[in-house]
Amino acid sequence: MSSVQRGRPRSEAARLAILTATRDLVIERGFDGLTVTAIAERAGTGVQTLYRWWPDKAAIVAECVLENVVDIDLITAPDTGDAAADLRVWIRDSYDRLAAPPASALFRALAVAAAKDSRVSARLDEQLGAPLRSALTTLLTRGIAAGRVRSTVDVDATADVLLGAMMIAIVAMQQPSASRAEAIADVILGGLLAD
Amino acid sequence: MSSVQRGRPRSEAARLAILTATRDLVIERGFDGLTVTAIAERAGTGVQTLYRWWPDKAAIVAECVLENVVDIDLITAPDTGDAAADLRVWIRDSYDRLAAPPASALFRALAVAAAKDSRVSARLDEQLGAPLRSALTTLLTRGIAAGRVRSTVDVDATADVLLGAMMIAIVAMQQPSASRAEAIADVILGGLLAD
Amino acid sequence: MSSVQRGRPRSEAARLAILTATRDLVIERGFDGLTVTAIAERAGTGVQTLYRWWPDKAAIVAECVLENVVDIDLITAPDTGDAAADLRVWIRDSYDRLAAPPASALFRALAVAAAKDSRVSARLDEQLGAPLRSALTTLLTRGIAAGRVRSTVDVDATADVLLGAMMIAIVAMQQPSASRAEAIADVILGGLLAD
Amino acid sequence: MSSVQRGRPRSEAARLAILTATRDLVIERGFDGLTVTAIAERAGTGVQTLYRWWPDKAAIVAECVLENVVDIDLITAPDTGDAAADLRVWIRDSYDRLAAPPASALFRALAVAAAKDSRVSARLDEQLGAPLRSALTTLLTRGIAAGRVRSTVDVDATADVLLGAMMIAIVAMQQPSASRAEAIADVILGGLLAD
DNA sequence: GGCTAAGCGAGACGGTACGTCGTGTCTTAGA
DNA sequence: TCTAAGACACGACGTACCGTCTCGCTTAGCC
Repeated sequence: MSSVQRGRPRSEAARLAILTATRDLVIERGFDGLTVTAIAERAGTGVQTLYRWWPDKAAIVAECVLENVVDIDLITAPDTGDAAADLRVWIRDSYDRLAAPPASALFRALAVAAAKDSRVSARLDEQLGAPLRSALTTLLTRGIAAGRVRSTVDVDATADVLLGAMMIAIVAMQQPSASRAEAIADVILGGLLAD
Repeated sequence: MSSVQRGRPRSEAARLAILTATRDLVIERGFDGLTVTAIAERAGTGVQTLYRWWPDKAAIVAECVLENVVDIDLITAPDTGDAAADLRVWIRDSYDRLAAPPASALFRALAVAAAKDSRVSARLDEQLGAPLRSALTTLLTRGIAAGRVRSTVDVDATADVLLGAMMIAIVAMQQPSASRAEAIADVILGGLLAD
Repeated sequence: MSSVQRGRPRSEAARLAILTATRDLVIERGFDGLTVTAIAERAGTGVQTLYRWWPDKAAIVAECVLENVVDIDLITAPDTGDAAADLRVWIRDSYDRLAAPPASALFRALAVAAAKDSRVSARLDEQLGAPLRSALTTLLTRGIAAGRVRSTVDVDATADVLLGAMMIAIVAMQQPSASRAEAIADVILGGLLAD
Repeated sequence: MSSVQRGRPRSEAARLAILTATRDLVIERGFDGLTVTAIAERAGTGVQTLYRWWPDKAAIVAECVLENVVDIDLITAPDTGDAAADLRVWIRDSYDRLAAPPASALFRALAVAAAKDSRVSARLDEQLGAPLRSALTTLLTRGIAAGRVRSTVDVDATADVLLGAMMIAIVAMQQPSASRAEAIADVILGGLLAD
């Protein structure tokens, strides 16, 4: 299918240097303080190398963040046998890891990029939203089978609520605390209504 | 204290034209496609008139959006006597009005502005977050009194969850549907766990 | 005819600073070592101000050189009564002043610009060639009337020969010497053929 | 002394293709519109092959032009017995062939290359200037011997005047005409002064 | 009516980032 | 060892936008 390899191959070193530089600069200065020239300088590459492989700054940030955040495979659901506890733990862990520094700074930049650029938005959904929904589906299915979770629950709506809670913490630059994580898990798990 | 009014008074017509032009342009092109020059041109004013009354572009967008979005006094909580129904209706309405076009486009721009300017962020919290929290507090207090809402509910966490759900819809540029609004209200009200 | 003056008027200071900076930089580094950014920096202006008033680097150099070179109104023909002597003096003077530093460096840059850009070439002809031809016409006409100059002489061809001799000295970066100026005047005045 | 020839031999086809492509592109687009990548593409070679055999773009242009222009052995002086006529014919011919298209475009590019690169400048003098001066010396010497040329004539000054006249035509992108060639020959041969 | 003060539309200004282009070097696979 | 292909570092280019400035003019209150 693929024709023979011709010409100098893409430099993996440059690719990594660019993503690393982007990560550091995003943490230091945020998405708007970020400059393609600054990325290239810190990465020790030319600007053109950035534009050869990514269409713009937003795409670099998207790739950088989604690689760094999602690599911490916090997405996989625990399975201790207690479906309700698994759910609570997973919600709390996801919240903690996404909403706490330094991931929060990266995620904040990604949110800005997504708000500006619908391609980033789509990619965010594919590479973060989808895995989260998938893990959540697993947990909810398991919980429903065990009779611990309401069978009428809507997975997508739940994922929105969960991701949204994180996003608010991240965008508002709240210091995430254990109690806030707990409270959010409480709300999502237990709802507002009395039994 | 304030000296007598001297010189030519501020043109209210210009002020309105600027805010209107900003709203239209934000909807057409988003925060990043927005240009101070374009605002001035469409409003039929000079650029300086913008900077005489607002510190920068973000502030104009903030004022424009918060006036347009919040003035639709969707914040006030309904009071039909049925606390649980009031809560559900209010959640659904808030979601619909903030997350659906054209408000979603305005709100998305505001989110970007807030992410890059902490003054906008503070103002967003004061003029949108606080009223929402306040209305939610009213509704929850009323619900707890009526025994329909769990007394252990955390208002701030709930507000985060609710606002976050909207934010996700806005940033992800989802087309919000009635069923999604309903599902989100379900999750927030009922939680995930079986009774 | 001209409508009322609107908006901030063009800054004459900036214009002069740009032309001065260009002149200095051309002398220092030549046409190719010249950078629009460097011009702007030394002039203390923004790059955009250059592009607002000139289409490109070549045009700036053209204006700068033609203002600096032609202002030295060496173009005016002397009139001592002795037409042949006037002609010789004028040829030698023109050669000396155009081919000697620092004018030679400016003129060399202009030659490069003209070779690259036909608009500069046209302008060079209008603003330097034409006045030279005009002065030469005066001198030749006077000389013919006095019976000192051949009546069949072609002014344009003579101007080409004269300007060309200068240009060669300039482009080849010859050190112009009095004897070379004299020799060239000899050739042009006396021709090659024996009487 | 020289070791045995090892490895793949230099491709003469590539060399010719490069020079041909350069010539065509110079005529089409001039020195500045010329791109090493474009040369390589049209020649069907890689860029590196250019840089393996020439130090830079200017050198390629120099070689290309000096091969194409000078090979047309217009330099050799005619010898019909009539020294004055020989001189006139040679001046006219030299002017025509150097200043008329397509040679003028090539020569114009060479002038630009020479202005930015002293090696090209030196090579231009060696490969074009020197032969011209040499031919001129022959003609003048012959003419002086025949009593047709003034014995006080300065060869270098004459060469400057002649080359300069061409240069002006080339740089000013004049359409050279037969009458202009004639007129220039007249000026150089006869001078301005009346007998 | 004249005077002073401030707002207004227009648009030039200094500055910064962008994304593109061209040069000359480099690193592949293959001849 | 040369070749075509093409990625690379570097750096100039010309454009876009921001927020400031300077014009002439307008609109008010006060003498």
